[in-house]
Amino acid sequence: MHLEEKINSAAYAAVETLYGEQMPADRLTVEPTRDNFEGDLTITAFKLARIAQKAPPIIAGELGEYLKEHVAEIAGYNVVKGFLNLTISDRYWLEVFARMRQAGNYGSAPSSGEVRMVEYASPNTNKPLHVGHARNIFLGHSMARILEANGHEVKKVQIINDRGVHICMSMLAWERWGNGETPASSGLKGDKLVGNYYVKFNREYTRQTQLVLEKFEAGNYGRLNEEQTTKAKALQALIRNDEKSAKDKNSAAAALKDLAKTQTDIIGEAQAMLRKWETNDPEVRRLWEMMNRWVYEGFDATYRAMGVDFDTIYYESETYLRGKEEVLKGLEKGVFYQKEDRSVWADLTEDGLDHKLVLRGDGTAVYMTQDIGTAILRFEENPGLMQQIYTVGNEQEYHFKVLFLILEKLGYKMARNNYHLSYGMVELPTGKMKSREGKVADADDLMEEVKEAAASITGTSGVIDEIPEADHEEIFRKIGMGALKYFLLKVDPVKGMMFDPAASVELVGHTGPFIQYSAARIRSILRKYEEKSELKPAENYHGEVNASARELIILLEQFPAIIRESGEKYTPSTLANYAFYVAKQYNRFNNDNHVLHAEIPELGAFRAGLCQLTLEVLTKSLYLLGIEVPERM
RNA sequence: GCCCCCGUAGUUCAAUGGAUAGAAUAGAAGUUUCCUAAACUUUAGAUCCAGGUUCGAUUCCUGGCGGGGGCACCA
Repeated sequence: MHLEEKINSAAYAAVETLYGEQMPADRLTVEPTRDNFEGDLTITAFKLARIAQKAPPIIAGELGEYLKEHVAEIAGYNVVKGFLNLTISDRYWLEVFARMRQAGNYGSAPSSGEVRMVEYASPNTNKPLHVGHARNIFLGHSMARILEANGHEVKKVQIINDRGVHICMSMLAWERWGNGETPASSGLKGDKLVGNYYVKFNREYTRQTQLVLEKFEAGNYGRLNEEQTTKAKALQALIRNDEKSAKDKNSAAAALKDLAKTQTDIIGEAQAMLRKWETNDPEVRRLWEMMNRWVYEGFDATYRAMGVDFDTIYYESETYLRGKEEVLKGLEKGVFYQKEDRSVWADLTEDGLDHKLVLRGDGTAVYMTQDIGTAILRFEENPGLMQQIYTVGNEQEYHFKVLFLILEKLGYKMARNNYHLSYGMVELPTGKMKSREGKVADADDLMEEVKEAAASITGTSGVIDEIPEADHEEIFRKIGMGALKYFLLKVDPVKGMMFDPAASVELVGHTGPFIQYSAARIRSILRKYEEKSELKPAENYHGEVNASARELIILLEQFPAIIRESGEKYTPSTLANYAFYVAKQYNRFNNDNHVLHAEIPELGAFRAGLCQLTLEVLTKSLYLLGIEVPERM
């Protein structure tokens, strides 16, 4: 039994004995004492004031006296206002320490027998990966590992958005301006090459849109039908009306621009290409397969560099038809309804949501259609799957709320457990990223930059000279990735974040490399300890535990709870911050507790044991964040 | 217009309703005859505003203000 529980039940008994009253089960809490107060554990007595009919400080004193007598581990106590601070005996902390060391796989929970799925990455195939994807990928990958540590069996998946008009944009541009360029001929990574054509397409698209807008301005509405023309004129009037707010004007301008876009030749050609794709036109399909293959090869290289992988990859081109089937089945069952124009809708007004289109009037799939198909396929393919976790940006919150509800209505009760691991946008100091304009922090470039930063800093330290040249590259990579991953994972996912490239390659302060460095130093100490010492780590020590060692032990004891919390809240950031506190506390301990020059051998052994345990916790924490620890750095 | 999320030191981030709101960085001042100074120590600096609930509110509720996002037969 944990000491907290033991103290808790003793406190209940105390209240009954002292005040003759039973109290509700959740009335008392035993928590770690704040740093700046003396003591290890704290009970708040304010809540007992009514029951005891006394002032909180008096209650705290009486409670403290009782607990000190009845709980052997309590060595003393002090009272500040209504707070009862308990000091726990060194012997107890040494027992805790021994227990942690003996636990196999310390921190992890036993198997839950549950299967969960985490989806992440899920890029479009027409643009290279940027820092926003990096946040997504690191989050999902880390979450998968954290759930595993919580005892679940985890399947890592991604869905690749490989069909639709946006793919045709790159294809069309390549056909028109590519001159047969290939990754081999140009030396470009496949995803970069395809991305270039997406940018080229959009450049032309923007140009043509501008021309259409100019025609609108001149009163020439071209192919617009009567309804559209009326709408366009109304928007133009609104934009010219000086009584309207700037915000209204901007949105009117955006609406007019959208209208103009539909009138460009180039988008018409892209849509024609999509129709050919849907009817399996061999030439279009060949081009599509070739360009997609280039992209996949490029993505795979990026994933390898990131150190992430997947158990299963789904392609929308293979699941969207399944989605259509499911929608039609749902229509038969009465889950959906059909409008006159044959479009199919879900009525979610009973659940406080809106009406939602699930199939177009012409029978083609929308985003929702595909997601329904994919989700159902996954439940079928994975018997026992009890949860699907989608790592997707927070702009999709409404979409997933609707998706989960629809799945439930279709009879997939497990969808109730589904979770949208939503995260805020990554912003650059220079402003928003726009992939259509090619203004992004490219993921491959970033990884290269952090590696170079790691190399230049590490190169100046003396340690690197003792390491064989051949291993340098690998060490720089680990450090660079540690910096980048930690930078993106330490922030609570729900928050939008500022990505400052200069800060992300920083190796000091609240960073991944700081933690890695602490671990590397422990390794170095332990190597030397094992050479020199006759005692095994932690052997035969029963003496005092000084303040910095005690605080370290208390922190390490929280590890299993932190893993649990991180999993329950779906936030690697909790774990990331914890790892930093551990490293920080270790460094304090390290500063005034010598291992190799200890006062007596047993004390050295104790400290070496504490080093070992700290290393274990740090290494595992970083592992759960997807970060590796170099042997030396 | 309706809906969702976020507002904490100069900046980037923390804080199950608890005590004197933590870090990092930038600023000031220190610590290497001793295990990796990518470290450690000291110092200065913040809860958007107004109400409410509570013994106690950064946290919960209401209303403002500021920032982001969503309300498509786009994905």
